[in-house]
Amino acid sequence: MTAERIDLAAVLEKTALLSGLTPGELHLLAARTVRKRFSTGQLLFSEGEPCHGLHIIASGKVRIFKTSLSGREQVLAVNTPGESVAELPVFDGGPFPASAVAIEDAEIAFISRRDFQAYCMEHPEVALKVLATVGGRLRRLVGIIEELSFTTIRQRLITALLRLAESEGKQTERGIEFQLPASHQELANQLGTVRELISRNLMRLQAEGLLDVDARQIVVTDIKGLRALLTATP
Amino acid sequence: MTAERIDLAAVLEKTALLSGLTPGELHLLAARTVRKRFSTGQLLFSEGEPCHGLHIIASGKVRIFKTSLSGREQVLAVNTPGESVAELPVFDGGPFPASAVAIEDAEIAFISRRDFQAYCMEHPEVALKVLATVGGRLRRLVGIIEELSFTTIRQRLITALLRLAESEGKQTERGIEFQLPASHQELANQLGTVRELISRNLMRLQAEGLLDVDARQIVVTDIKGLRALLTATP
DNA sequence: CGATCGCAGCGACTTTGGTCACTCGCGCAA
DNA sequence: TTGCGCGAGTGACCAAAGTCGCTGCGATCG
Repeated sequence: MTAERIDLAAVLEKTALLSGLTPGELHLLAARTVRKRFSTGQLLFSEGEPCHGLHIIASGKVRIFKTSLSGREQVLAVNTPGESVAELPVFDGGPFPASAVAIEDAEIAFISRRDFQAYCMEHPEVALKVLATVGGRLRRLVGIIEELSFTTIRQRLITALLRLAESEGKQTERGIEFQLPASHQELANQLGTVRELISRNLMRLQAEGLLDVDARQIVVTDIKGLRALLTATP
Repeated sequence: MTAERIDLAAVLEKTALLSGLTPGELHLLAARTVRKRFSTGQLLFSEGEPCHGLHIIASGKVRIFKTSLSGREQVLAVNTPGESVAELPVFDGGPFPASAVAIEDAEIAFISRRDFQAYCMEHPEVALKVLATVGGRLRRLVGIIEELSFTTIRQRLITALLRLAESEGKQTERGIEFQLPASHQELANQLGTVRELISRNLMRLQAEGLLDVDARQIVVTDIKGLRALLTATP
């Protein structure tokens, strides 16, 4: 039990939201924290449910998404350890605006609304940190809106590929190599489209000689050409 | 000069962000406030600029929007007196994520970042109010994302018409009458599309006998049928 | 009074996105 | 080994969105 508490304090310490607090303060907060476990595929909460507290990811990954009546999905964010989820309904008192699901087995530190609000009243600097965090979230949402309303799926895919090439790619003699981090279906959800279009557009890029596709293995052979497609308006 | 200060305090009092403060506190804040005037069409700020403070609308209307390279526009919000603009870059220190323009002559109360942040540190409850406000903004953005990725322009137009019918419509013997609040171009921007599609879809709805269009004058003759189109998936 | 300008209507066309329906290949368990 | 399920590739087809180019109307300004 004690071990668990200490562990939690370690997690809390690493969250951007709470960085800069003294160990004493962290323990105070950790004492009010409940640990929850979710296995892959399990829902943390669903859109429309009332929100009872703040979730902080200790381990695993969580996808935040909206679902349409027809079953289509739009991913709003994928959050990783140290990040918090659903900061805002904690404060405005409304229901969750989207659903959350664990896409890897996840441990979540949960702090009730009351406790966290009270804590913010006592520690205004935490409230400001929360504001900064929410700010980042808002920027990402605006980015999604920008993508959805100004770009084609082809461009979104290229952007995603470039991002992956930068973060995970390895330079080899054939070009920059990396693996797609998820199935085409998952990638499609994140780009707000369907599996087939991912397939087709990858094929098209391959036909244009910009990259080689072998199942999930991607080799970018002409990264400049790829970048050029983003600025031009073809 | 004094008159101006008092006037500002009155404005501040009405903003959701600051409601519940004592008159003394309001005057303190008003003393640190700069008043700015913008005429119709004038930019308050542009996307990417650094943010120096909080804008509170005293009068007029302000449109927040993103622009694409090709000149398309996507409206993120239209704000009216008593609302604040760009709360979040004030706190996360980043640049404005979007541009703002006055769509009616507007008076803006401006509070510098430093002053407002300091004020929030002293008055944590204001920080919580800001969080609640930002929460509302975030919800609206999620709503826009939902619209953009799940609905057709036709459905978005119908939603917009129903909203207008409810808020501004007058029941007459012909049906519910109201005027479009802006040009087709402006409406198109808000729905994330182009003028022609507004035109076409209005025509189509008229052909289907759900409403009558005469330039900007709209008469909804079959509001039930209109609503039905939203739930069905044609 | 005509010239000009901004807004709107509208038809023809292209592009993009999405659906359907299939096939293939791989891995795994019965 | 066989059968099954799942992810992936793909072609045919369709609907929605967007583009282009023109017409026409009404207000405003020389």
